[in-house]
Amino acid sequence: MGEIRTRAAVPAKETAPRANYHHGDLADSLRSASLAILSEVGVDAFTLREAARRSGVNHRAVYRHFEDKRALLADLAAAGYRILAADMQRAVSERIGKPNIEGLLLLATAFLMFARRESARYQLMFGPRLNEDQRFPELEAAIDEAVVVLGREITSLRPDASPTVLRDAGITVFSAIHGMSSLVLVRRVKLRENRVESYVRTIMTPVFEGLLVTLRG
Amino acid sequence: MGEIRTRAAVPAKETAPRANYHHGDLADSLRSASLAILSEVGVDAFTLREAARRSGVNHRAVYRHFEDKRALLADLAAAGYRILAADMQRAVSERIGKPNIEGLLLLATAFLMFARRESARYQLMFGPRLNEDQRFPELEAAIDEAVVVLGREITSLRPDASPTVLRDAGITVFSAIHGMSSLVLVRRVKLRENRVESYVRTIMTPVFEGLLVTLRG
DNA sequence: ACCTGAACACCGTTCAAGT
DNA sequence: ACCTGAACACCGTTCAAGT
Repeated sequence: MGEIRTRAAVPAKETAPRANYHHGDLADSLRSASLAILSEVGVDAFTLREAARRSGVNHRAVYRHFEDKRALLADLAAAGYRILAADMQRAVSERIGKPNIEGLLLLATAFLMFARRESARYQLMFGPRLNEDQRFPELEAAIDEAVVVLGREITSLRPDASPTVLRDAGITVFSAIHGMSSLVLVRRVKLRENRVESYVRTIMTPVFEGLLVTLRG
Repeated sequence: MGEIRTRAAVPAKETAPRANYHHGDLADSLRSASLAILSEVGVDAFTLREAARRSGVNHRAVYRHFEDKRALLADLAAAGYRILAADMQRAVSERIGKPNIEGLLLLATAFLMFARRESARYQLMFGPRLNEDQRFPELEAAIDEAVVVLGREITSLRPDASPTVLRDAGITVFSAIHGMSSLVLVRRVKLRENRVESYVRTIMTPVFEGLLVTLRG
């Protein structure tokens, strides 16, 4: 795969059986190639043609699996939200029996760790408005998965609060966590791997404490 | 300006004096054309050539004023930070004599209003890492202008707090405000113009109250 | 000093095949 | 069904002029 074929005159038939077909899951190969490209050069410099090249197929083959470039990116973003939701879910399930701020801190830590680990995807998920024209319902659904995990955690703090209050609290938390992660990604804040947990605690505790007062006050 | 010139054979000389030069400030014309394009089609679809076209010059003329495409975008982003700093400064100066949460609420409101009004620029400012490789010190300086305004407001809440504590508080506030604005821009939260102020109050009050406790506790 | 023209090496996407 | 080839209308950027 990925051989460079010269333009020089070449017999019409090759001796070895040609591997024209990408035997295997081309869609998935394109996905992982795309993620690699994204983390190497960023969203702006990402190209469909390079993803195809790395998967060893003609660039037109991409269109057999994805409607267009945005569809491919939306697919990656949607998968990202699903991973994020799972990460957050796993994190909060470690605090069973302590329905307090610790759950939100675990969730926020999982969020920031995801943003760092999958920074290429994160850029996609929270950057350009991929779904502006409401294509990609699958993306919308994946976002909701993540929002639900957050919502449950907040509800656990004050199960009898009104939907409006809980919704606003969700926005407060989501804003703070996403903002924090975003600043780290843009490198306005430098942060070593082993300091993530204490960083999240320092930055987010005031937010969560304040929220608790608002919710219970 | 902006005439379409056909490729048809044409006398070497035209009768009217040719307006080859963009008499006026081409750099500035490019800036405003670029902003218009950005708000029409977004960062991803922005092209230098279109900016040149709208300014009535050959696309090569751009390079006389900006080193390359990123330099033009960085210039717009830097100007954005300066406007943002001024907006926030104007907002907080309205609360003279009340060194409390109200100042931060005014600042946050100014921030969100800027994000809505200058959404094209905002995307640039907080989106792709224009300054990753530390080109554009001018951009860095403009960012600092904005950060300083925020820092002063936080310091006023607790002037004798340690630099570390104040810095962390700054990150908390910046995270929350930027996250909130970002969610509104991506339209995860719909918000009517006349509801901005009360929205900011609802979403940010828990954060600022919590911070006050942390700072003063 | 300021701008143009032609050229290069790319893009995403469409149309019309090939196996 | 799945992939290729050639073509189209674009890009950003470079080089070498033009006035």
